[in-house]
Amino acid sequence: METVQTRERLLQAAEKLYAEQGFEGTSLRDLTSAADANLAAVNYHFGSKKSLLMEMCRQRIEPINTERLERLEKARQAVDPGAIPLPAIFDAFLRPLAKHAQLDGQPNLVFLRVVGRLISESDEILDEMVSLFFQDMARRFVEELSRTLPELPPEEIYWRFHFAVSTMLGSLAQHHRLGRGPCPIGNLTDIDGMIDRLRDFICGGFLTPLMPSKEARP
Amino acid sequence: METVQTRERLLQAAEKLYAEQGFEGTSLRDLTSAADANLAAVNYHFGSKKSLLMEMCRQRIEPINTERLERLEKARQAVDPGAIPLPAIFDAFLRPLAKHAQLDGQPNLVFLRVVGRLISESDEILDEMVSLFFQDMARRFVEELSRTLPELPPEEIYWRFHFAVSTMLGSLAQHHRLGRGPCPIGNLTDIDGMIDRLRDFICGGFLTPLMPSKEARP
DNA sequence: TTTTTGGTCAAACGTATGTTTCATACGTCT
DNA sequence: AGACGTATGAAACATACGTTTGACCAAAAA
Repeated sequence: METVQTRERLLQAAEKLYAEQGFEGTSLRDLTSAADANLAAVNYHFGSKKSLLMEMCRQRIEPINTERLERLEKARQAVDPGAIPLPAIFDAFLRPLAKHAQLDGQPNLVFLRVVGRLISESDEILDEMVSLFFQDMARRFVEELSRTLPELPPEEIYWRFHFAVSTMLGSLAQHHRLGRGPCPIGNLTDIDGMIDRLRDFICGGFLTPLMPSKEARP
Repeated sequence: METVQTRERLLQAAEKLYAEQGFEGTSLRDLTSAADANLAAVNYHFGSKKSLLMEMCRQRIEPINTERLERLEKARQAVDPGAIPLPAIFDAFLRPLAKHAQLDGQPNLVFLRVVGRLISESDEILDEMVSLFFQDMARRFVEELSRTLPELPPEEIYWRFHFAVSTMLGSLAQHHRLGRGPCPIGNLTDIDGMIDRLRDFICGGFLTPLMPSKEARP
């Protein structure tokens, strides 16, 4: 049996620990212990702690984004030059998360938590990630959303897409908290079921009627 | 002119800096410099860095929660023993954020960002906050949601409330990012306008039809 | 065999952190 | 005036952090 390379073990440990404790909350000493590696290994293989994070995210996000765009393209061709149904757009956006949210072949949300965590840590890092991994793909989705909902002004599309992304990230980051407290939720590992619910919620939000909204504010 | 007490200056500086840099990203030296106070002042007045955070959040959150419950109670009495309209429930939940999101009398989202940031920092702290400031109030809202949407199974109510809270926190935490990138959004300081949009989006999500959802998954 | 290369290791470096200490000043009460 | 509780000040403390160093080792290249 081949021994897993140190580099790979570091990536795996990083994913697990960043999900549990956040980026800044995980020290290189924690990380290298968990990976059965020497403290210097991170800087040797990746150059810095931050580069390890970026590489780990890149390996996860790029396949997800590729599949997102493939699904969106397929949906486009199925209706061209018409409009893609809203649920299909968000299915393309959300479903790849489920497919790639795995650890050791098992459904696992740890990576999604990493992303959720990054939302509030170092703006500097997140800015870099947004422009590297998110911006171009998001533009394509906004384009299709505008075509599907031509009666919505662009600014309204942006707002709702912002809400949709926030819902996705926020609920994924807090998913582990769902079972606790007064809210018994059944199967937390049924990721596809969760994606179904998430997609339906977001579609509902997107289809909410455009209100004058000014007069009825209590 | 009265000199503001050190304790108050620390609370104000904490709110500002935690919003900008997060809790763990703000050192006591940053904080006490910004507050024109001695390094030892935080531990003298609050006991620890964490206690300062808790006290700052308490001062902000408690008035918000009080007003939330007042508004919900008023809405209840207006329809008793009927069901409160969904938008009124979420207006009670969201509108107080706008009223109390102020700094120096000006509309300001910094505190909301603090909460958003805490989502992904130290689980330990957030657990404490949830049970101190959130759990009881959330239960009341879930109760009214169930009464307004009796056809939705409880588990579905929990899921959607989870999504709703995630949308609120996620979009507030990332609000400052809205103007950037390819999505020009107009007035970022119109907090009431944002709350309107947020409420409408969440109501739309909550009212989404209950799907069998199993067969149509691509 | 000798040299080189890629990788691991223990140890140290420099810095930053939250917290504590102790001396000092200021006000209030006896 | 003197004693006392409250607050501030400069400095030190004890860790913890990311990073760097230089020795060591094994296998491939010369």
